[in-house]
Amino acid sequence: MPSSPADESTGALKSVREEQRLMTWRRIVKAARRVFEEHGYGQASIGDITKVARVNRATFYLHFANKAAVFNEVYAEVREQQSSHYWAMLDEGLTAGTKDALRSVLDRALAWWEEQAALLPAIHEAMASDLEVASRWKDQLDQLAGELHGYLGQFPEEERDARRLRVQLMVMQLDQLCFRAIVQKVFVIDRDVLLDVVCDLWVDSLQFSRESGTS
Amino acid sequence: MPSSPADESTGALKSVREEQRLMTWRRIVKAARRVFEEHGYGQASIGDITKVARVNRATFYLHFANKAAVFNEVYAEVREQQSSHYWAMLDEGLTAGTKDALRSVLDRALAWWEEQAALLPAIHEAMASDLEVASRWKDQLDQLAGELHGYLGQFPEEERDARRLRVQLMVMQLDQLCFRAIVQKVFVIDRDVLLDVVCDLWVDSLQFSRESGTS
Amino acid sequence: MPSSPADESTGALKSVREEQRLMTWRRIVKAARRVFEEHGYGQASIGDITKVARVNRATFYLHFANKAAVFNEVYAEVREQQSSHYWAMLDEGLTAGTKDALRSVLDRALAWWEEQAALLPAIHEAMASDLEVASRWKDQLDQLAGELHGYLGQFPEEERDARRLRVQLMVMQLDQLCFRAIVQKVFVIDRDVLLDVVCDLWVDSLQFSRESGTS
Amino acid sequence: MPSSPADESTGALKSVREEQRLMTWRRIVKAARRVFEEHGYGQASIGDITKVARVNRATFYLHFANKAAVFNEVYAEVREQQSSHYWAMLDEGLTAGTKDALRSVLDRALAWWEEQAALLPAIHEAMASDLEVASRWKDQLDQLAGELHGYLGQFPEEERDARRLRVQLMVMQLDQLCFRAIVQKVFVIDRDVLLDVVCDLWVDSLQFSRESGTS
DNA sequence: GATGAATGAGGATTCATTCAT
DNA sequence: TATGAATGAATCCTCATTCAT
Repeated sequence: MPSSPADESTGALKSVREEQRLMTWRRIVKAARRVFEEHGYGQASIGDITKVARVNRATFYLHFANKAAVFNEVYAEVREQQSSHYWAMLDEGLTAGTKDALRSVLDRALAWWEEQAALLPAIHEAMASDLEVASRWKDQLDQLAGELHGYLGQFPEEERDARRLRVQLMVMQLDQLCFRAIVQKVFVIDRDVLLDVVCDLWVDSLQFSRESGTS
Repeated sequence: MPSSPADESTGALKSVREEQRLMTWRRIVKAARRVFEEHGYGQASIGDITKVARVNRATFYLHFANKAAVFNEVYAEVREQQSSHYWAMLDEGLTAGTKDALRSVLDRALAWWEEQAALLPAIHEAMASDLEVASRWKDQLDQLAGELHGYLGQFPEEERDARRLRVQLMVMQLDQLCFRAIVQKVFVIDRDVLLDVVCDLWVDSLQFSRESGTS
Repeated sequence: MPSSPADESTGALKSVREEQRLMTWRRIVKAARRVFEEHGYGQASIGDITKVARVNRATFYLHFANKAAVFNEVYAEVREQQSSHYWAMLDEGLTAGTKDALRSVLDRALAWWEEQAALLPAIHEAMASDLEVASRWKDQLDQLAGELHGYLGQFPEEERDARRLRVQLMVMQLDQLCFRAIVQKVFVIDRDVLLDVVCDLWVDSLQFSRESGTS
Repeated sequence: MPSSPADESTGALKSVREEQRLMTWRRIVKAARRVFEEHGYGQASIGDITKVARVNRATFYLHFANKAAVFNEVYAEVREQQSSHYWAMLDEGLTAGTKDALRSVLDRALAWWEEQAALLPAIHEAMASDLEVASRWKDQLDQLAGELHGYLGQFPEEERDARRLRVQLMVMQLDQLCFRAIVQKVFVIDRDVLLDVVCDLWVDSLQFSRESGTS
């Protein structure tokens, strides 16, 4: 039965066996990522993955139940990284209330899309066809919103829910824009222009630092 | 070679032949739609489509080159309908400048997502994995923006590009929100609340009827 | 029912209909030849032929029963031409009894393989897989042998059968050699060398002009 | 990737696995041979082969890339056998220089065509349509010629090339004759007559044991 | 006589998955 | 634990052939 390697359980070192297991597990996940980047989600086959991982087909099933399972792992790593590296300072940026602070946060965020460009088609594809994946994406959005203590604190209790929702909507919008503009390039727009426009829009939409505003 | 049935050619009546052809063509497109609704894009097979259409597999290839080709047709119909039925009054709504007018337009728009709910996963899936489809989606967004004469006329020449872009971004955002909330239901939110929030957000973002502003 | 256009029957002119029929018949045969040249025999499809002939698929069946039937027509034309243009002087050449005369006949024969190179793979393929075609090839060989009056007359009655057979074997050999050397080019040999070797071999094998011999 | 089972590798006994693999490999080749015998090359389908081999269709692809690949194997076995069993004594026969010796060699050769009759149409078909196969046939012809040390040694250095070529031409001729006469039977001729005629022809053509000659 | 449309049958591949080893 | 071998089920696509027009 496939099991995530996160059964550190006792803490002691089961050493050899356990370690070997973890190694092949990682090989597979790493290979899977490469395959998803190259073929997207639907077109990626388990055969592709095991071929890249230089692992036997049957070995795959020892670690994962199916394609969706590996994808979860790959996607989890991406989300983890996105949260910790790129959105970490969102609250600060929003709280600061200056356009510059915001722009710097958004600039950082853009970098993420640029880096992950290769994998994003697979993610969006999976998010469209697999509710499980879409759910997990929503979870991340909720988690993100849950960390906006500084920003939300500025607003009266009763407004906070709406504010939180707005931020989520803006992030969602940014995600789409980046996907179409940076990854797929069907939305043709210069990076700086994109940043400007989005920045201005966030300022108007989130009305942060009410007094300073846009004007 | 598969050809769209729009070869009215002479205008006269090749009647019988032409009509029969058109009939099976429609059967296939209709069946394809049902299959895409049920299985999504990637999981839909041509066999499924011909089975539902009660047509021979080879007949399919007489009318369409492949799955992508039928999907284009299905998607074209959807866009056509979306443009003409739902977004037709967007310019008026934005130009009117009142929150009520906007809300009524958005309400109408929401109806579209509700009606097309079944097909949307397939569309989003295709949009994620097929650049061709993504391009056509962008075209529609451009066309939409190209009809905002009333609204854009309110702004000085030099601001219009940015304004147009903003509208597009808001539509894109709405599209995502509806997909996650209405279609996939991973974004749990009451229809009225959704409408309220989006409406307010558009008011702030599009700053229409500059004097009335946010109130 | 498909019928060869050779029903000249009454001799009078059935004019229009008959002529149209002949025209499409020729279109098809011509197209078929091109297709056989390009794809060989087995890989050629009726669809290919009608596409090249710019004729409807069903029309094909009005003229020919199947692929084999058109091929026969094409092959018949080729044999006709081969007999009349290239082997016509074989008897003279053999009768003359000089190496030069022989060489000139063989040189002419070689030209045939060079000209028909494109079609030959299809012919050899058909000859290997279709007994009917192989039979017709043998018929031609017999006809060829049947015209060697001058050459065979040199030999006493009782030797003639064996002599005739020998000529057929040498022609068969030449056919193979040319196919492998000129058409397929797997038998690498210079044209002149080929001619020399074959010529010498015929001289020894056919022992023509018994007195002059090999020298 | 399909690989010939000739990976003896370590030499030790991977026994079980290796043996099983070899077994199914043989089943397939054997079945393929039967199918090629029955349907020829072009008409043989992989489905036919796997049905006869009582093996899953996918299993076939585990061992061979496509129809051409199995055919190569079948053909290789045939050539192997032809070389070792039937042509092995050609040099001796030619060197001996007596008609009897030659006849005995040719008699043996004939046996090969008689035994392989069933498979030969497929081989000739493949040789006509597949340059790869034709090449391999030529290789065999070259190998054959390369072993005529005794016979060629009789001739002065400068004549040897031409002599070698002559032998190849005669073998080629024999191959054709046997195919048409023994396999296809479109060339109707009694076995003994055939042998006599060919034998005499070889004597004249190869002029072995120069002094004794034909007379 | 010629055609457009439709069909049934079959062929090549590929995949996810499961054993015995 | 990892693997080689095998499988059943699909999928796409093409072809020869036949009608109604």
